[in-house]
Parts: sequence; structure tokens; C-alpha cells
Amino acid sequence: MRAKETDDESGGTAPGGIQALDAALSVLRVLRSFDGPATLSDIAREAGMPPSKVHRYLASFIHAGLAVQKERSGRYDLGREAAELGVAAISRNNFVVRASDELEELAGVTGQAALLAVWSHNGPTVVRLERGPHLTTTSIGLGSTFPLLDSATGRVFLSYLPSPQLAVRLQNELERAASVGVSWPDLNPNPASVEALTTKIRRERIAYVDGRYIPGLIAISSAITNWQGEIEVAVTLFGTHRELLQPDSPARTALIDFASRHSIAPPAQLGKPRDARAR
Amino acid sequence: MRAKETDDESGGTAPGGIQALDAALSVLRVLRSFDGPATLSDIAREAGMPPSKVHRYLASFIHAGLAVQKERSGRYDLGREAAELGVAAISRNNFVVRASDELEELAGVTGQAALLAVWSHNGPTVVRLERGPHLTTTSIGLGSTFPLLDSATGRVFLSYLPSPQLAVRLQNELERAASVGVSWPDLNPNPASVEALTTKIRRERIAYVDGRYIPGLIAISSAITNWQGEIEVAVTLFGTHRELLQPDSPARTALIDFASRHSIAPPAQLGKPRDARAR
DNA sequence: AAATTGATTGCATAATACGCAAATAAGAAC
DNA sequence: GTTCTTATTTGCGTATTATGCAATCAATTT
Repeated sequence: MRAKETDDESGGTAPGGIQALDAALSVLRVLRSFDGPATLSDIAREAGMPPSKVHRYLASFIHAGLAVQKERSGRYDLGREAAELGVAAISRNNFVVRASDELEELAGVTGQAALLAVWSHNGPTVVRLERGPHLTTTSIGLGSTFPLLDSATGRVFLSYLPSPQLAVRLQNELERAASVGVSWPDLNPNPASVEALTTKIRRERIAYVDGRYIPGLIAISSAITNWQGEIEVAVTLFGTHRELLQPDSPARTALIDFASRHSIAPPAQLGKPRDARAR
Repeated sequence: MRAKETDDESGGTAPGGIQALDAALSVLRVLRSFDGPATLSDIAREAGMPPSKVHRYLASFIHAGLAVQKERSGRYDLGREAAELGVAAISRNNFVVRASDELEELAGVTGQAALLAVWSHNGPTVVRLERGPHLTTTSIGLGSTFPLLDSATGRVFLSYLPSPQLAVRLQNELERAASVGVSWPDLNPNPASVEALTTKIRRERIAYVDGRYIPGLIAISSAITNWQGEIEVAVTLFGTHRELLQPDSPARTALIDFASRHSIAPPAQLGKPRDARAR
């Protein structure tokens, strides 16, 4: 086996780590990058390794529950342990944990469905979902992602997240909107208009959409920010009634209050709740 | 390094896999099992490995983004990539499809007919059906729905689904039972008795009926839950032999195991209080 | 039926992961 | 401020084992 002298290639080895493990974990990342089940050959090609090597890695992943092999076709997919690892990682985020505790209450008092979303590489991602009293059966589920411009949740991240992470994604959505000819009532597909919108969202602490992303679905969203003013979580209420949008609606007030209470005010105060004790 | 001759120890190696990778993944699982950041020593002790070995694994995990090292004190925690991996696994994880793959096997080893049911607006609805070796011709088919109180499947949904969605339906069935004069051996038509029954079902992870809904038909059912502890699917075994009901019957054990394997265990922090609780 | 594609498994060998122990760093005690 | 204690990190030699190759097995197509 050859050791890498220069790690200028993508996926170099870890300093002080283990080469075999680095290689294996890169396979895991490849497996994740597929949209669904993948064949051994595809995974091996994408990872740039011989299939036999990848096959042995996958055997261990399956043993650990991180991967599964479907039926007899031999295609590989992520397994249950991968999901549990993810929820464990998410639950380490204290903002998510604390907001989750009260999300059900928020859904109850507002009479709407509620969700929490965090930023992942696919964009805003649902990590918690509380269906309201009116069981609105939507296509939204755990792990769903939203667009930046066409969703209330996406617009909140657009307004609070630093530009670099958003730039390419925003550019794509703007171009796509321009080519398809979509336009918004409150937004034109140019940077100045986007800037005006995000400023407004930050000022009002609310973003909303009125049935554009999913026809007939009304949603309002607000940001939970950390001590640096960066967004940690977006809280979103959604339903089918337009009164959600009115400036003085109880639901809107409750949402802003909820987000404020779970945010840490920019002028950091001393009584800051420390993170939970280990064990 | 010593190779395991006997894999009777917990956490044996994978057949055809890689020993180093198995060891590393067991460390990852240990890291997940903590509620928060953990020290190297703790992780090593819990994993039963020398700290130096674990340290090298963690270096690779950090390189892959699966773990992070907080501050300079050197405590380790799950990283961003772990969360990404999880949402990828969840978003492509369809509980029905996943469970369907093994439903035939479950029917085979238990010698019973098996079905999967989800909640729809008509109540518990059969979405997959596997007739057992003894082709019991019943009136159950794809799209069939069950009552809440007179079926094992219905009782599982009754025990796991939030009250609002069930309230009217439950009320109807209770009233109807009272008017017709039906009674159950394990249930009286009042809220307190229903509560006692559902508590028992959640504790034992099993609901059953003994030929009441369909005369002569014995059924046991268990819940597959998602990472919020909400029911996604009910798995039901049914046949004509009463040994299904015995606490130590192989079929019952296999059913509970099946449901557990397909459920995603919610972490402690996100554990939702099942019943109403004052804050 | 033949052929093609893809998954799995022996095998020999060289590469490397392991354990041990030294070194470094961080806290605690005084 | 200095010493003591505890915990994390890193060399190093060797035996273990991960690897590439190629054969085998299975499944699907021509």
C-alpha cells in the first residue's frame, strides 16, 4: 500500500489517524451522497477504489448497522444505525432540544402544525415536526428540505446565514426562477431585491409564504439565534388559513415570542444557561 | 493483533469485514451512547480499548467530520457529518418499504400470516399482506381497515397515536359498544379503562385480540416508531392458534424483535412526554 | 444456451495498525 | 509560583492484517 506523501488530493488522510479508516469513512460519505440505494460498482467507482475493497468495508458497515443490503439485488443503502447516529448528533444541539420541548405546546396554542429546521448541506432540513390539531397531511416529513426563496423556512435562513454558504444555492434558485419566468409578489430576481427582502425579514423577525411553494399552504417562520446572532434553528408554523399572515394574529405573536425566548440576545448576559452536564 | 476465534463476545467481528473498521465503528457507537461530550478516557474505558487506539480512531472521525473536539480540554462529541448522515438516512428511509422487505421472512419463521398497517383518514389501513404457510382465508385484504378497540392493529394505533386524531373515532366506538352491550374481557367502555389498556400495550410493546373481531382469529400487533417516538407502521401477526398469545411464544418474541429492529430509538433528550405533563 | 455483468471470496505479501511507553499538556494542590 | 497529578498525544518495532489480483459464483441479458 502506498502512503500519501502529499495530501493535496481531495480526501487526504488524517494526521495521526488511520489510513484504512479514512478510506472506509470516505466510502460512507460516498454512500450518503447517493439519493438512494447504490450498487457496489457505482460506489467503488465513485470512491475510486477496487470493488473488493469497498465490499469488505460495506460488510463491516452492515455489521454495525450503518448500512443495509436490500433484498437479493445486492444494492446498498444507509441503515438504521446511521439514522440513530444522526438524531443523536442533532440532539446534541441544545437549541434543538430546548425548542423541541415546547414545540408541541406552540402547535397547540396556535392551532397550527409546527416544525424545526436546521441548516445542512442540502439546505434547510426538518428535524422536528409537530402535526397540528387539524391533521394536515402534507408531503413534509422528517428530513425534508426546503428551497431558499419559495419557503418561509428557507427565507429565514437566507436572511440570517452568512452569504458564502448560501451563495451558490441562491444563485441557482435565482437563475432557475429567471429561466422559468417565475416572479414573486414581494421579490424580484436580483441581488438588490433579495437584500431588501432579507432586511425586512430581519427587522420583522418573520418570513412568510402564501401558498406558493406548496399550493394552498400558508407558512410563517422565525429564527432562533445563538450568542453571536447566527441562526441555529428556524421555527415554522404552517397551515391553510390566511389569518396566519396578519400582523396582529395570535399565532404570529406566539411564534415571535417563541423564537425570542429560545434565542440568546445579542448583548450576551451573564445568566447564560450553560450546556447540559455530561452523562 | 489477535484474531477472534470465537465471536461469542458482544461486538464480534463482521464476516468478511475488516477488524480495524469493526473496532472503530464500535467506538463510534460508544460515542453516540453518551448524552454529550465525553473524554477520551471515558470513551476508551467504555469501549474496552486502550486510549491510544481510540485516540487514533477519533482523529480519523474528526477528519471525516463525524466527530469534533471541543475547546482545548479535549472532549469529543459527534460532529456535523454525523447529523448529515442521519438526515440522509432518515429522508430515504421509508418504514413501509423497509419493513416490507422482511415481512415475508417474518411470516415464514413464525408460521403466521403477517401484515403492515398505516394510519389513514379511515383509520388503520392494511398496506402490505403476507399470507402464512397455512393459507387462512380471511376477509382481510389490502386496503382493509380495522376498528380501534376490536382489533390488535387498531389497539396499537390507539396506544401510540396522539389523542386528538383519535378522539372522535374512539368516542364513536365506545358509544356503539355501550349501546349494543358489547363488553371486553380486558376493557370497559370508559376512558380510565382505555388508558389502563394503552399503558399496558406500550409497556409490553404488544397488543392482542383473541377472536373477537373476527371469530376464531387470533392476532398480535406491535408498533414501528420513528425518531420522535411516533408510530409509523403497525406490524401484525394473525392466525388461528392460541399459542400466539403466550408470553414466551417464539412468534411473539419474533414480532417484538421485528418491530424494534425497524424502529428508530429516540434519544433521551428528545424523549417526548407521552402523556400530558405540566411544565 | 451462451455471454455478459456484477457481487463475493481465497491467497500471498507487503503495508500498517497495534501495544507499549515516553513525552507533552492541562489542572489541581499547596 | 511551583510541584504533583491526571489526561492526552506521539514515536517505534513488530506481528497482524488489509490489500490487489484473479478466480468463483450468481443473476440477468442476448
